[in-house]
Amino acid sequence: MPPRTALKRQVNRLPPERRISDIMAAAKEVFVEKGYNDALITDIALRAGVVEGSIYRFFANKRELLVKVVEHWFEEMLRDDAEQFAAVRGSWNQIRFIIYTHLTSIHRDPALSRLMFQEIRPAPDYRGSHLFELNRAYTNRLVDVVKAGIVAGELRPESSPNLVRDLVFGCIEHRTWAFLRGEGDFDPAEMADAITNLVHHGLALGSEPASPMESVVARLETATARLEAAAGIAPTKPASARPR
Amino acid sequence: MPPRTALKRQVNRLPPERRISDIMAAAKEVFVEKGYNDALITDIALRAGVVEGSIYRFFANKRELLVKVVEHWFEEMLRDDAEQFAAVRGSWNQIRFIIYTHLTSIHRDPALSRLMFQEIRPAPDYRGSHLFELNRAYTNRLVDVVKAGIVAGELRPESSPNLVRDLVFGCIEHRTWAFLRGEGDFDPAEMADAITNLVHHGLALGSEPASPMESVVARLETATARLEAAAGIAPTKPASARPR
DNA sequence: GATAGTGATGAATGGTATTTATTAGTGCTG
DNA sequence: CAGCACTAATAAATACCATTCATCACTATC
Repeated sequence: MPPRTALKRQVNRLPPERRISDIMAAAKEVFVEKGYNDALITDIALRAGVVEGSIYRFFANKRELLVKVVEHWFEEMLRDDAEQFAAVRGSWNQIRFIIYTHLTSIHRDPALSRLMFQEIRPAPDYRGSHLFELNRAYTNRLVDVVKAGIVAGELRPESSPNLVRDLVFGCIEHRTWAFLRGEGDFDPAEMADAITNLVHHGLALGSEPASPMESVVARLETATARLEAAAGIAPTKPASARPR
Repeated sequence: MPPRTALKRQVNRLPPERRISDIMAAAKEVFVEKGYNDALITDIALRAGVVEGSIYRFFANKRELLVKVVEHWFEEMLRDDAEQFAAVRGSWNQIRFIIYTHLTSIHRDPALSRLMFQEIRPAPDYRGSHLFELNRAYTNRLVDVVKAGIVAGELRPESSPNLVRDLVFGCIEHRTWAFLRGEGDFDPAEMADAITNLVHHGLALGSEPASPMESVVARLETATARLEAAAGIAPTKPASARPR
């Protein structure tokens, strides 16, 4: 006589929102632990307390599940960052803040960052996806800062804000790949300072090394005009080559 | 009576090098057309004129085949670049050359570049692989240029050569992702100029777009001294502030 | 307390990398 | 040059998963 529980299948009904959030929580765990390819639907189902088939009631396929998980994480992150950012003043500080918070996200959630970089962004339908829009909003803060900095006369007007965006986010990614592969660690604050300084020096209109030169020029141009007039001589011809 | 050819299986023996290069050529084609995941061993075998099982005689698995294909491409590329690079002089030109050739490779072989960025580099065993060494050699040329530039007094001594490397290669990748996804096109020469200028301004102690300035200064300093002496007047005092 | 509607199940399906048992050339040896 | 051993090459078998589907069990409604 076989036990009834073995014959009768257990069914556990729950409101859809709950089911969805259970599945997403389980999926997040598994994706983080195993990466996209090695994550098994079976495993996700097990942890969510459902059976494989049930996942397909809420998500079209494994990839959509991944996208939803990453979207959720990203939205949360954006919410947290946005309010703090509003308080920061000055282009250097704002750039530094954006770099720092981005580095902090990567440092806190390396696996999710990786999924974003490796699985989501390269997909052919990425442009046109919600995550693309979210990410655009995220990175556009930097573009806006640069534009504002140019208008305010703090940053070089020739610098392309979009290129600066790629410079900053690309640099961050490139520099954190080793960490994302699980090799070693990094200090977000320290790295943020280094990157900000390097980038900012490429942007600064009147800071460190350019400004002394400019004031020298201003002084010399004035003096020359004054003296050439006073002496009544012809203007000095351009220097043929930089001496050295 | 069944025809004998249908019963007897065809076997075509070839020297191993030939087989290997046939398989690698076929694999390259398929990986480029379909990407890693959608590339089928069956398809590769078909195009190479062998049967699936034969591929496993020469390559441990699909991933090793991918790695070998990308390695081959990368080595070829390195050989081509190296000789040209040796002829370039001056840090701005050298940086520009490195950026330009890298952009050109991406522009010429987007699919292979993508495989490198998306499939190879994120792998946990990447560090320690031959491709890692090749890539290090490739990017180290930039590091060396920056170091040399600092020693020669052309570049700011505070700038970290390694950070500059990440800035440059990261920027290039970030900016070319849309192209790698098949969206639109870009002009390597134009982009190389833009990136080089942006980066170099963050590095330049006193060259390129700064260089006109330097020659002006040289001319003015000379003229001033000459004129002030001739006119017998006191040296002009430093400009108080930049007019604007 | 029957019944329609639907959430949930778990077994089946299909596709694909990888393994393996078998076969067909090839070159060596006596 | 016939037999033999060796190995390249084959094709079928295996294993592993995402995805689908026929069926079942709960719930609300009458």
